[in-house]
Amino acid sequence: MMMEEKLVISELELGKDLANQLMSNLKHTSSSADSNKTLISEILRIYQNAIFMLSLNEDKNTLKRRSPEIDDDKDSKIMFKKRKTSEKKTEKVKVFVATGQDNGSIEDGHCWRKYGQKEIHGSKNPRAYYRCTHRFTQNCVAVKQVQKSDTDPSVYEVKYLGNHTCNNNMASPKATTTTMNFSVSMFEEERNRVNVTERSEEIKPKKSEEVMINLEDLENKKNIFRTFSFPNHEFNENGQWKSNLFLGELSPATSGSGITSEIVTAPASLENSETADSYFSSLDNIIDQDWLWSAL
DNA sequence: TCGATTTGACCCGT
DNA sequence: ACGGGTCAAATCGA
Repeated sequence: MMMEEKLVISELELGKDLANQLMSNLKHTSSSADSNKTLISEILRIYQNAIFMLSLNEDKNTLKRRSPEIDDDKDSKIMFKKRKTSEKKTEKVKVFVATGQDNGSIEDGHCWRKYGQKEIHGSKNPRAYYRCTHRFTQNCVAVKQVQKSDTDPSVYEVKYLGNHTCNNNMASPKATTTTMNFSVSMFEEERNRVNVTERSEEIKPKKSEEVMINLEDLENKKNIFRTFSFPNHEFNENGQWKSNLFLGELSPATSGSGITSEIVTAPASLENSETADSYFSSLDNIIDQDWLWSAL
């Protein structure tokens, strides 16, 4: 294992410990909000570091692109047109898992159009390929891949590649509910599958909702993002949440550039999201600190 | 009728 | 040669 990978694992382990500590705090309502915010900030910093290390590592392995289209018709069959090889900017892959619908069309606030499906060697279930509906109208390069988990049919693994550059996000749901379900996964898909399975037993899928806080530095091409998971918690009037669970999963967000805060529903119906929104905008304030970006 | 999905072939990296 | 990603004609369905 490379040194960088060890460092990243070390950072992530630390983040996990802090998340557990935060969960413990949340179980005891006596702990102060400031203490919780400090923990959140620390967790963010740790993940920031880990992602930064990985992005450095990624830069070493520059992605190879497909070569530009060449017009040679020498051996192409007449019945098929030449394949267009568009330049694609594929950024770091984001992976998260979702539960619920059988068709795998996980609602994430964007319009997707399926353009392919493939049987994957070694997998029982095929992988479906989706691109943003606004790919041609707005040159949006966002792409996602959805594959049903082999181990748990109720779990879908979703990979996001590229970022949405379109302006056609579906309207944020009217929220009100307080049940939130959020997952993060960057490098531990297997573990996440387990976590989601466990969570799906504890939380009614119909009420699940994903809240994503996403930070990305596109200019630096680091595609850095932050996400949090606050499953099964409730927000009170002060914008603090009352939580009984914190599963400590990660889930990459689906879109956006720069700093974004986004609510995406998996099968959910919400009313009254103001408290949640205000909470997360306060989180943005925490996140949007100079120290956070100083490492970049 | 037209947009979305399906599906087999093509392209490319390993 | 093989596997994964994408294309695009055919098909579906609202």
